[in-house]
Amino acid sequence: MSFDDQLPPKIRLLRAAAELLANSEGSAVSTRQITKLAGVTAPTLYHHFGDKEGLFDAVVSAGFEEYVAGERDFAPSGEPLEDVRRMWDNHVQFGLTQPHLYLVMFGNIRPESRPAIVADAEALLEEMLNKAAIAGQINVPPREAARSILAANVGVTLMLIAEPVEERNLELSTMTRDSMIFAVSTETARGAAADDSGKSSVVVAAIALNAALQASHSDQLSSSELKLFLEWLHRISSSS
Amino acid sequence: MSFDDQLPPKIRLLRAAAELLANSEGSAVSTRQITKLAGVTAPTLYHHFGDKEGLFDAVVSAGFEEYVAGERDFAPSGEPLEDVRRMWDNHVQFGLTQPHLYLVMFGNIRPESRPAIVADAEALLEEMLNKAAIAGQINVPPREAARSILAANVGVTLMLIAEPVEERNLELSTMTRDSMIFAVSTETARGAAADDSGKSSVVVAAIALNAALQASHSDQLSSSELKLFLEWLHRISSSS
DNA sequence: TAGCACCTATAGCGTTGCTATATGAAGTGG
DNA sequence: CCACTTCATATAGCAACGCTATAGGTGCTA
Repeated sequence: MSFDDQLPPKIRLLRAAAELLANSEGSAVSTRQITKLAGVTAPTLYHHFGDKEGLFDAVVSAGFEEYVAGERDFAPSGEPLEDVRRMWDNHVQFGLTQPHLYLVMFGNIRPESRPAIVADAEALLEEMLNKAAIAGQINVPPREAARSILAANVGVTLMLIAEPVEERNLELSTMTRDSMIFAVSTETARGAAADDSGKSSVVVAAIALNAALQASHSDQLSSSELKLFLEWLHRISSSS
Repeated sequence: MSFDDQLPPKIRLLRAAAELLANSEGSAVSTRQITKLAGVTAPTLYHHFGDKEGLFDAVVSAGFEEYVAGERDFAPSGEPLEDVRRMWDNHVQFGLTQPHLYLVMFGNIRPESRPAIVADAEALLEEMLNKAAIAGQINVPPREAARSILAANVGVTLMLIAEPVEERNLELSTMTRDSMIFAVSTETARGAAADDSGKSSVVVAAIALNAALQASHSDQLSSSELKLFLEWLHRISSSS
């Protein structure tokens, strides 16, 4: 019944919930199962976690630490987009090795209530994409790119989880991954910024933007705005 | 209470379930609600549909007809990939206008049991992509392309459903859609992009500069200047 | 020792999906 | 016309669910 009588109930609840979530094959996990395995009664659960979802969120946070650790642990390769690729793979891997945990984290969709985890995963991706943006490697704002890539990543992972194990084809993942990354990347040498992507900085980007703006009159700013904008740009680009 | 006393109970149950699914805002739909609205008692439901999921499946079959009708109805434009684009949009639209029905169809993920609907939707997409393949417009086998695109499509739709209505940004959809379609297509849209490479490089440079500025707090501009500068930058970088 | 905050248990509420059993209606063969 | 089966619906209730009002126990500080 109760396992680990030494530990405080809060932790026993967390472990029991995690264990049941990991081992439950398909069927749902009830609070009674959890409290019984933890050797605790119902009110204890609600005292510590508010409600069932609160407990699951807490379990997920722990699982998410693991997930994030996987996302962060590998040393940055210096190639941000390569790192994004690895984050994608890590995401899928996490979903396939811990499908039930993953489903609680990402699969528990209801209208107008998105899992707290999604925002975190999005932030992680955005952070990495920001590096790519600084290096002039993407042609979309990092936030939008992150949202888009994450949506596809989740979609692929859910698809793979839903498939029978023997039919799972990871090529679905790699293909979709590369499609998404390629689509937001400047990889195929489009602009000046992409040329000196290696040594990018505020200055390089400013110079590139300066050149690009003067080459093609953007109609996003009025002429007076543009004048001031260019002056600031000049100030920034001549700062080194 | 009971609505439509004339019709046979089986149909009343279907209609009641469909109506409740469509109107229930967030919360789950219980068999008691359904049977009450249908003016029928519980055993009737189980006699006709086996269990709750059987009833939902039946409702979904009907909803799916509607969905498929939407997918098929527009005349082929002669541009298969354009049709794929419309199928994507139709898919998202269906998900957003009937979120609960959609969640029953696509969101009810459990390990190794995929909703029957997914296979049908995949087949529909594949059919269209096959036309594109015949026209030499894609560089990936239609089946794999369909799976990949559908996964992203579902992921995006689930993301959008999970977001608060006022925050929903359909650009997430169009962006992901175009990324996926472009990635499988042989169309050299990148070359086409090079035509207005001036604007395009402005956007790239602006995105890079934006990211770089926020990463390294440049002291070349005062905070008020920087604020305005960033706003202009945003305006430029979010111009299509 | 008194008081207080924190933690846990007893017991039970209301709701859920589902069913054992019985009743009514409709057709069929003698 | 009457049994007899078959189908469809209702009565009543079970076990499990998430959750909670209330109270008792525990350890700390005054």
